[in-house]
Amino acid sequence: MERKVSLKDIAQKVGVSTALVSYVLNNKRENRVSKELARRIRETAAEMNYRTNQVARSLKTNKTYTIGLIVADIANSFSSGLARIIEDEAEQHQYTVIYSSNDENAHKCGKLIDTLLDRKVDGLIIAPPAFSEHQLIYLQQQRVPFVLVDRYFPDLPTNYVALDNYGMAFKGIEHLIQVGCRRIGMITYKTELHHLQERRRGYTAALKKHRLPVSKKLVREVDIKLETTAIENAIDSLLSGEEPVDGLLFSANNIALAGLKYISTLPVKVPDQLAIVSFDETEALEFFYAPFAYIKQPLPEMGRLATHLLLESIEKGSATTQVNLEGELILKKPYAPR
Amino acid sequence: MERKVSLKDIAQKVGVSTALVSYVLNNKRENRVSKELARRIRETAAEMNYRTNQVARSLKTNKTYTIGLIVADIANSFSSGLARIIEDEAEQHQYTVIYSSNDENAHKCGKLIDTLLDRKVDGLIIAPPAFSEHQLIYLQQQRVPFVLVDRYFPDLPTNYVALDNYGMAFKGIEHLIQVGCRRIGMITYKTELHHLQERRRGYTAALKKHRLPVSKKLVREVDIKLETTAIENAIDSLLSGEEPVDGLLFSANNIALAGLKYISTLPVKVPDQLAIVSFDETEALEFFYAPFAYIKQPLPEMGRLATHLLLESIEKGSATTQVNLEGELILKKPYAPR
DNA sequence: CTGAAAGCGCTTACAG
DNA sequence: CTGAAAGCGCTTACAG
Repeated sequence: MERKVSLKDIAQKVGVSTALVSYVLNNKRENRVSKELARRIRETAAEMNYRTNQVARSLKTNKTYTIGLIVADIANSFSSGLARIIEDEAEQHQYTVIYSSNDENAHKCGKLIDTLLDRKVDGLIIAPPAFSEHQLIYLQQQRVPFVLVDRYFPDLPTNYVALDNYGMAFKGIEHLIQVGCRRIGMITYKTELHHLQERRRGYTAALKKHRLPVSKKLVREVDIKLETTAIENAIDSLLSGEEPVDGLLFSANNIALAGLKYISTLPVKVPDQLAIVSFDETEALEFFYAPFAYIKQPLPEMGRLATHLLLESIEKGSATTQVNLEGELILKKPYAPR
Repeated sequence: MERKVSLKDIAQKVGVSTALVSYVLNNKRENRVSKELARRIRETAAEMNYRTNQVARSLKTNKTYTIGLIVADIANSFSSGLARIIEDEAEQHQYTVIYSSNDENAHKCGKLIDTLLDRKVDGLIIAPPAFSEHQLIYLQQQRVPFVLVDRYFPDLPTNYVALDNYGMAFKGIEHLIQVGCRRIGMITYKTELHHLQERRRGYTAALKKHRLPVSKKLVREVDIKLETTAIENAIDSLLSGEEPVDGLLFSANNIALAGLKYISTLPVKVPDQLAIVSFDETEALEFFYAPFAYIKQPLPEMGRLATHLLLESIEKGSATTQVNLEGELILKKPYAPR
């Protein structure tokens, strides 16, 4: 690349010290210099196409105006939707964002955190994978500002912005009950992740409230590395036997995608024989043949709030804030051929 | 944040110069120092949890190991899919990536470029919007390494990795002809973007080759800001009149999504009365009720190649490379209810 | 061969 | 009030 012009170049041309140029261009100590001189400095800087070297500034000020974003997988629409909101919000405050994907792997997440800290990001927004508590504790010890999104650990007093997972699962199940389901199953990830536990807790609580059968057999857990066949098997077994389920809750968008794909090949009729509610929205479900319901997460609010909390924490070192947002239960009508 | 330990701290503890510590930790000039001393330095660094400050290193070395990625919209699955590949590829080479979305706006793209250059990224991967030629020319003048993806400007001798848009459109149309279409329309964006012009050129050439009607009326252009109603109107008018189309090419995933959504509400039968081929794949089409075809872009290859070319350009300042990759015509069977 | 100094491009506390 | 120096944390060319 071409050598860029520096403060020194401008200073020499105008015949002042680099310090003065810095003051003028940063609009600091304006009273130190005559309007005329300030004008000449600004003019020269513009003529020479001066742009401040943020790396040098960062080294001195110990501030990079960069935030690190760690999601599960940027290629997933949930993550990339969030990333877009955060980008826009950060940009408004002159922050730039570095992203990376942890693949639901705590070890990888730790390495990403190290890399981002080496690059001196001012703070982090993280959707933490299971078993990453110690990385977060480390961040707290180092007093690195960060806020969690989507997931959090109930025992860790960290900033977070997540869904009201318990409440939304409860609402989803009550919807199924209301449309007539009496035996409701759930397919979820086999994981310690608290937000998914909460969804399960909401599922169970709603069933209990309405005195419907609660049983371990009704809840099927699949590996978070998502094996399609595991989901298909889970559906098969829930739908077979003497008492097949007539309602089903999918606890995440990837499960819903694979599940609905499979269900659409089965003879079972949605929603008459099987009513469905799923967490997260995804374009993929746009064309599913039958009506079903999903719990829409308030992504814009989640992203914006997370960014705000982070910037506040960076700039003021504010207290811990924990937010569980309400989602929306959407009743999706099919785009059916006529 | 906590004050981090610096080379100086290690140097003091061990009783050597910071220079020596730097040499040892970077495995340079290994012969300058006894194995024993090197071991002690490394040990002390580990004990003190030393991590090198990349900002300081960057200022000195004029290298950030960061690449800037500018896409149309990171929330779009095409962009985020590409972003994921690039992330992985970059990570393997110790590079980190800053992303931003240009919203198909050349002015915004220019501002993003400035921001990224101020932060001294080592190079850029850009999916350029229409009318952004001058920003690219500026990059060339500044000798900033960059490679374009997805789009490019035929008159600008830049690195790029894109699809063989002409060839794939040609192939798509020949497919429609082969399944019996005789009057084939196209819905595309109203834009100067060369890659879309190429798709149109391929469409026309295939029709001509097979002596099928070519007419301006058969091609409908909608604004790239995507108004759903514009697409619906285009479809209405192509399907109405004395000679409705029996085949249709959608030139981008967003058009296909809106188009198929609308078509699924119409009485027209896909594929018997109307056969469809679309550019790009998107999960959204997973559940469309009827068979149709789409042109799958080789995202992994595109992302990997773009990253390789960029790193090569950064490290060796290599010659200009331009690649048009072949895609794949996929015949999609519906997941139909039985 | 090796140690100590210079310098990357900024910002700002401090001396005069 | 204002100018010139120190220093952020590194790397590496250079003097001895």
